[in-house]
Amino acid sequence: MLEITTLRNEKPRVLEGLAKRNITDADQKVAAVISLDDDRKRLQTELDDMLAERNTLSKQIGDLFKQGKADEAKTARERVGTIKDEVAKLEDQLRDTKASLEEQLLDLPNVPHTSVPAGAGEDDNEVYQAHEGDLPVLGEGAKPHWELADEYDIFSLELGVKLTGAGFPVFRGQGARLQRALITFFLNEAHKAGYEEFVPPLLVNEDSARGTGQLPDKEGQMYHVTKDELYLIPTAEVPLTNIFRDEILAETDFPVKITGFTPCFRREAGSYGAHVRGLNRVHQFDKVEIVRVAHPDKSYDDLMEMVDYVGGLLDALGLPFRILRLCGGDTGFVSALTFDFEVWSAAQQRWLEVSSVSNFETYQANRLKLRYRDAETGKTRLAHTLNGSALALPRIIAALLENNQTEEGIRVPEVLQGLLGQAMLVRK
RNA sequence: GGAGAAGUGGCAGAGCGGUUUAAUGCACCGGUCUUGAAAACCGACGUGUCGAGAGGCACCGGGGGUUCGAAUCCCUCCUUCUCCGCCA
Repeated sequence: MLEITTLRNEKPRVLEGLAKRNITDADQKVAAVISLDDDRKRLQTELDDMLAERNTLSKQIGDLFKQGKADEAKTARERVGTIKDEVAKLEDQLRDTKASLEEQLLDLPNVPHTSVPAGAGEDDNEVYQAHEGDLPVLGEGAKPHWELADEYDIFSLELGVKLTGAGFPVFRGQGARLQRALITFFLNEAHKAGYEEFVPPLLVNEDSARGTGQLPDKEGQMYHVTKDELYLIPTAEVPLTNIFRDEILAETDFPVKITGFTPCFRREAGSYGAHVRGLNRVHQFDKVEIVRVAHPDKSYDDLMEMVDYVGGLLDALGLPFRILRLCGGDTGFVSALTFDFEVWSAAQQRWLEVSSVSNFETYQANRLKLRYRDAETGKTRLAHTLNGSALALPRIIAALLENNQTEEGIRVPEVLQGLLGQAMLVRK
C-alpha cells in the first residue's frame, strides 16, 4: 500500500511511475485518494472535538453529583445524550470513509523505480545481464525433462494425480535425493552469505496473507483452508516477511537477512500444453527464499547484492542464465523493481524463470506496519522489504536434467555431487 | 476434545465504574558527580492520529454491548497457563 504522504508530496513522480504501468487514469485515482483523505481528516477532527466535549462533561457530571447538584448534572447529561448521537453518526461516516480510502489505496500498485523501463508485458523486459556462455547444444535424441524423468525415475506426475491431482509431482529415488541435495546446497550457501535460517509454518492466517499483499487481491492464488481460516503459503515470503509485522526495529538491527526452505502451494489454474508440461508449472513445489528488511537509504544496494548472490548460485550449478529487468507492465503489483532470473532449458529450447528478486520499498512495510526508529530524529519510519527466490527447485531440476544429459547418464553439478553421493544420475 | 485460571507500556506489576492525562519497580536514553566506571541524584522515557503550535483524540489481547462516564461490568472470539482425554 502506498503512503498517502507520498501521493501528496511526490505526486509527479507517482504519476510518472504509474504511467509506466500503463495506468491511464492514475491522475484521477490519486486525486480521489487525496480527497478521501481530506474527508477523513475533517471527520476525525470533528469526532475528536465531540469526544473531548463528552469527556469534559462526563467529568463534570461526576463532580456535580458529588456536590449534590443533581439538577445541573441532569442538564449536562442531556447534552451528552445529543453528543452521543453526533458521535455515532461521525463514527459511521469515518468508518465508511476509511474503508473506501483503503479500498482505493489498495487499487494503486507500487510506483516503479526510475530504472524500470516502460512496457506492456514480458516482451518489453530488458535483458540486464546475460550469463549464457555458449548455450549447450544437445545431440540427436535429446529429451525434454519429463521424458528423462521416466527414464531415470526422477519424478512421476501420474502418481501425483493418483494421490492428489494434476500438478503435484512425486519425486522418487535419486530424484528425491537430488531435490534434497539442492535444498541443502541452497540453504548452506544462504547461511554462508549471512542469512539466518527459519523453518516457518506452511499455513498462515488472514492477517499474514494481508500483510504481504496476497489478500485481498490474489486470493484465488492460494489454497484456502476455510474450516480454520488459514491459507497454504504460495511462497515462504509470506511467513518470513510477516515475522516483522507490527515491529519497530532499531537502526542497529539492519541489515536483516533471513532465509527459509518451504514447499509452496499455488492454485493458479494455468494453461495447458507444452508450456506447463512436466515441472514447468505445478501446484506444489519447493523453494528456498531469501528475505531482507533494509534501511531505505540502503535497500537498492541490498537488492543488487541479492542479484549477485542468486547469480552466484546459478553459476555454481553451471546453468546458463540471463537476468531481466522487468518492465512496468510486467512488474508485480507490490514491487518497485524486479529482476527475474531465467535458466536455459536446452531440450525445450526456452528460458525458464527460476527466481524473482524484488525491492518493495515501503509498499509492503506500510501494510505490515514494519518500521524502524530513525537514530537521529527518534521518529519511526517505514522500512524497506525485499525478497528473492534462491532458488525455486522444479525448473532448476528441469534444466539440470535436460542440459546435462549424455549417453552415459545425466551429469550432476560438482557442488551437488558430495551432497547427493553420486556424480551421475543413472537410468533405471 | 473436556474442566478451570489468566491476558495491562521493552519486562515485572498495581489498578476492578469517575483526582489514571495507567501507580510503582527494573531496563533503556540524556545529565550531574567521578581520572574512568559503579553507586547516588535529576530528567526524559509507548503507538497511532488531527493540528503550524499549544494541545486534542484513540488504543489496557481482538470485536461488540451497557453507562453521562469502561482498563474496570456484560457478550463473543483469540491466545497463554494448569489438569484430564487423545496423539507423532
